[in-house]
Amino acid sequence: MRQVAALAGVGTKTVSRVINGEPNVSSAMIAKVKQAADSLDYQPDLHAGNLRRADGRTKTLGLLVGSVANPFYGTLHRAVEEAASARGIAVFASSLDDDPDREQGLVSAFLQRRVDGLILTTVTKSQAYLAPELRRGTPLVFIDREPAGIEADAVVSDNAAGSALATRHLLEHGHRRIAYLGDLDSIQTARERRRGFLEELGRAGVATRDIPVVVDLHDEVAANRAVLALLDSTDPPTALFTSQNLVTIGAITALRARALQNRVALVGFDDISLADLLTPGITVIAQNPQRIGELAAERLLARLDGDRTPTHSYVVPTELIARGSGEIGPHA
Amino acid sequence: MRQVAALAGVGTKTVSRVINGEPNVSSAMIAKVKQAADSLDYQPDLHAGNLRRADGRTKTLGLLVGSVANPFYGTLHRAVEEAASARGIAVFASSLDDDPDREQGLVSAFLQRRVDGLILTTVTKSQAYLAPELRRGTPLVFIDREPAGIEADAVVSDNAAGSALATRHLLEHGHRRIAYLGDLDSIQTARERRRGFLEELGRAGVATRDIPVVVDLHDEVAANRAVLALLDSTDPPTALFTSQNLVTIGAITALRARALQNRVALVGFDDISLADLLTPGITVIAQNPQRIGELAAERLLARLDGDRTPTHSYVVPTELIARGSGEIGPHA
DNA sequence: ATGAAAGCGCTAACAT
DNA sequence: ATGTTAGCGCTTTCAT
Repeated sequence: MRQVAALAGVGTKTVSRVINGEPNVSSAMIAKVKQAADSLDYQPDLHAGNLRRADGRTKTLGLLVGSVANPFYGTLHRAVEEAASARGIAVFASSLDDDPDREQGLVSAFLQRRVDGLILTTVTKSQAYLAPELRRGTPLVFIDREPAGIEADAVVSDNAAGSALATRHLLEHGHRRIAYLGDLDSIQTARERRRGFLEELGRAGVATRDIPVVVDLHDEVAANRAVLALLDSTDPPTALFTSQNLVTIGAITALRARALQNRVALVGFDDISLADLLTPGITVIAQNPQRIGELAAERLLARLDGDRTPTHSYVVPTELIARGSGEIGPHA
Repeated sequence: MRQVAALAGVGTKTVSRVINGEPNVSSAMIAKVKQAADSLDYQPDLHAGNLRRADGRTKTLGLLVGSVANPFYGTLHRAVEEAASARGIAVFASSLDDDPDREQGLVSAFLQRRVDGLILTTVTKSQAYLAPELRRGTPLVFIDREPAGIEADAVVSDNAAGSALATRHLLEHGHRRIAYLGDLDSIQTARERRRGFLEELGRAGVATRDIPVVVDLHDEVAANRAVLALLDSTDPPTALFTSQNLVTIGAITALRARALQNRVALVGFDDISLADLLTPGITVIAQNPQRIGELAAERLLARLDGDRTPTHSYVVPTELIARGSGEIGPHA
């Protein structure tokens, strides 16, 4: 900046004014400074400025998700980016991989880079460690799972209601013997989905005692194995409800292995790509990652703009998409 | 930092030494400072330090891709993140959306945040605008497409060879009338893929004159329409080669609309998820986004470590995955 | 082994 | 409308 000032023959503050588009600069000055800046390929240092600037904003925000390679989070990331870039805010994105230590390390790494705010899913038991930062005024918006040990905004899917919807759908198609296949019970959203399933059965007056409920399925292979065991049992279910993407895929391959894909109904939580091109098409409870990202970004930006209303958990509705597999009857 | 120093009753430089783990500090001092830092929830400001620090590294890098919502780039992003986080480097990620202005804006935004380096796909005609930055010592690694108007490292897929491979595969299964369905001809990789296709036909002595070559298909709908037109023509192709994901999907829906999915062969460039669960399974030329990300990060880090060897374009091989659709014969 | 002073690139506050 | 001085939070250099 000093070089630009020297070349243009002006004071550094004038350069600063031109760069930041502040008022009260003559157009001759503006032209002179801009030309000098261009010829030196000058790039202002945002962080140096923020050191002294009143609001201290870095125009940067951190996003912590399960994995940036997961299309669900990719879509969410995109929505956040969209809202952020409209305000000149850049986005750091990192993957947690269900590792609580990694979560803390990444949060710390972002804070050291002075992000203006954080949008994060969380895998730690408690997020109380974030309380000091929250008090300091850094806005936090939790996504996917609600925070524990701390009060902050959250944007989550309607897990229990979505599961209930899926369950009702299968009940309405005549099923009574519906198996539940769930993810790790240590995951809050997984428990919510199971709760929605069981409560809906209760409302319908179906005894849950004999209902097969398998949990702690975290990958395709485990899901495949669990479904095969169910199908091969003496009293196999007439319908399956799978609580997560990979479990759904494992179920599909298991059904096909027994040539039952057109005889046993299947509804999966979370949409899978090309589900409509499979035979049968896979009926799912679709989440809305784009909306989650949008809302989270909107809340974060509002907080940055001074919104001091009480924290709130926003629930984004899920949607049942019927494609065939969920509409198979019990006597097919 | 001053507060920490005051609370611990030491000089600021001692705090700095403790925080950065520099040698020559007594363990009593270390304990005292750490405790003071903890009790104040002190987070060092990385950027303030970098202002004066000799190497001026922000431990931050920028990644520019087509869209973070695209699973291909999600996987690539993940690989970059993996390599970066191992060295304490955070990653900015942004989406270009084929918008050259956006590219320049994002590059500038990253540079103002003083990223240590940039990994980027590019949609501008020339990247000469990056030359000053490159001279300044900021390492640049181009991915997906090679740079123009500037000399820098690049990591790309073997587009032409992959296309040739697909073409040979179809030729070997007896096809002579193979239609090519390509993306926008303004995209370098799209042209490369078409070149590979035509050259392989040439090598096989197949006259390309009567081969249907449709380009500028950028989405599923356009691809669907183009394939339907081909199938309905007087001399329909016995095989299709689609040069991109969305085009492949458009082709699948078109084949199904005419109930020809088991009679007309199909090979797609770029893998699509669940391709193996479709009927028939979709044969593809799979790229290796993980390897591209890994290599790009590796090169960038090497440059940061002082590697001054001449720039090079690394070519990541593609792979044919046979799943059924590409093995249909011409007389099915 | 520890600390004081200067300065990184910039903006705030106050001149002029 | 423009320039000057101080200082943001840190690291460097140089003393002690």
